[in-house]
Amino acid sequence: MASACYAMTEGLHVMLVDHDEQNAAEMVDLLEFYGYKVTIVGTYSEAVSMLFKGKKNIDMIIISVHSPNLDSFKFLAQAVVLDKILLFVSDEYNELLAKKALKEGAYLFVKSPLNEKIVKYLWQFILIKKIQKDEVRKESEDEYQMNVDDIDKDNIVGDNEKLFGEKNNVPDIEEQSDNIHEAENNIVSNGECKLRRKSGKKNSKKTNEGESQNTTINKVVRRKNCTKWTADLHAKFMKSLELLGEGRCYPKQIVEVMNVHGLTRMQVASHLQKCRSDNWRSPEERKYNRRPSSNTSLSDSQQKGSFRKFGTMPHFQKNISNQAQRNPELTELTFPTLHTNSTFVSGKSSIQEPLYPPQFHVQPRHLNIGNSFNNSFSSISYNVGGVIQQHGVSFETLGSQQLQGSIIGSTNYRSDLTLNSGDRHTQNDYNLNLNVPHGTTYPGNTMLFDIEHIHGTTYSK
DNA sequence: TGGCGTATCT
DNA sequence: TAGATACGCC
Repeated sequence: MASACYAMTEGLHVMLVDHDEQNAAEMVDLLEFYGYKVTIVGTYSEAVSMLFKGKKNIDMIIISVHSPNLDSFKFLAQAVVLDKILLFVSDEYNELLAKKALKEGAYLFVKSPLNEKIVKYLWQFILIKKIQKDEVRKESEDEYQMNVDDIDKDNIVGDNEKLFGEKNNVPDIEEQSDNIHEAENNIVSNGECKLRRKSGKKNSKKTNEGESQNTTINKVVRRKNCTKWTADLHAKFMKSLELLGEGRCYPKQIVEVMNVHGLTRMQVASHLQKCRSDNWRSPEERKYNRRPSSNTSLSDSQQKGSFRKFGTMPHFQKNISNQAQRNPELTELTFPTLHTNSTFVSGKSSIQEPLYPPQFHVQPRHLNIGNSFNNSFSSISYNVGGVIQQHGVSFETLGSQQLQGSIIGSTNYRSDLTLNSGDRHTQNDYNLNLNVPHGTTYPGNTMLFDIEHIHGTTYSK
């Protein structure tokens, strides 16, 4: 019986994406039987919309695919970018498909119908992720505290109560986190923006006159450390725009999709403004290639005066073509070329050569610990992905301890653990590959698939 | 009230 | 010029 697990699944929210109502109903029954709260969504667009709105706190997404196609993998990529645990359940099974799904960031690829023996233990993925997030948060808070201590030591700003306005009084964790990442490579403090004395002209608008006399003279606004929009960071920004799509490029969404620790909505909004007003060139590119004096590269919003376009994104190829038509001179400008390794190479651009080719590569398992700026789209991550092939070898000879030992003992990132490497084509066989990052440990030292139970459990309560 | 885009500041 | 902040609008 599975009763021991119900406490763990209680309150966990699963989004089931399946356009087949009957199939979805069966899966919902199964999931609810094991205590998961389920939201059924019929289409990818609906699912994406729901995820981006963020009104429901989804712990896990199960995408039920009846004929895997580009859309399903596109949705997978979006879910991964939003840092969701995603299970790929497919009518069709083959190793290539499974590998592709895992490579794109799925945690598990299984052949439908979803097996209750797997459902029973899905909560473990969620728990692992939660623990890792808590660790990251704790780490950030610790570093934040260290920063606060440093500020106090330096006596730079003195008593916050006296010097700061209400809003700036106690910076929240997010606002402080740029300090946290000062040491990180992608966001770099240039040291010039740390403290600024505000002119007070505008600031006095929101204070009464008596206050303004004092505050405009004495108020030192602690200006945030400048965020350096490096090529990598900008590339990530552009990828996010690409994923979000036209009309959905709002700063808040971008921040979420970028998933860069410490990066704030305001910073993204500011960058977005710059990009919109500077033809979507990367900061690096702007540096090496000044904008021509003509106003041909003004953004739409600038050209159209007060007309506000919300959530707009660049039209890569189209953008150039249109502008080139308007002003052939632009075709001689240099544009950055985005490569899959997220580095920019300047080169001559032509009409045929797109500005920021809209190719994106979403690295799987992007819950970052440590240097998130460097690794958000690189390989350091802390999820567990796996393949359970339902035509493999039987589990029963391997106990959980053996599995546990293998996982903990794994020292290579994404080392594959294959259980029972015998004949994988006999009925009722399973092959479990777990992708485990270097040095990861799991709660209670276990990432537990209770294999005996999986093998032996019947679907009953 | 929060989030957006734009204007302005440093 | 880049990035942060102010501000009005929705």
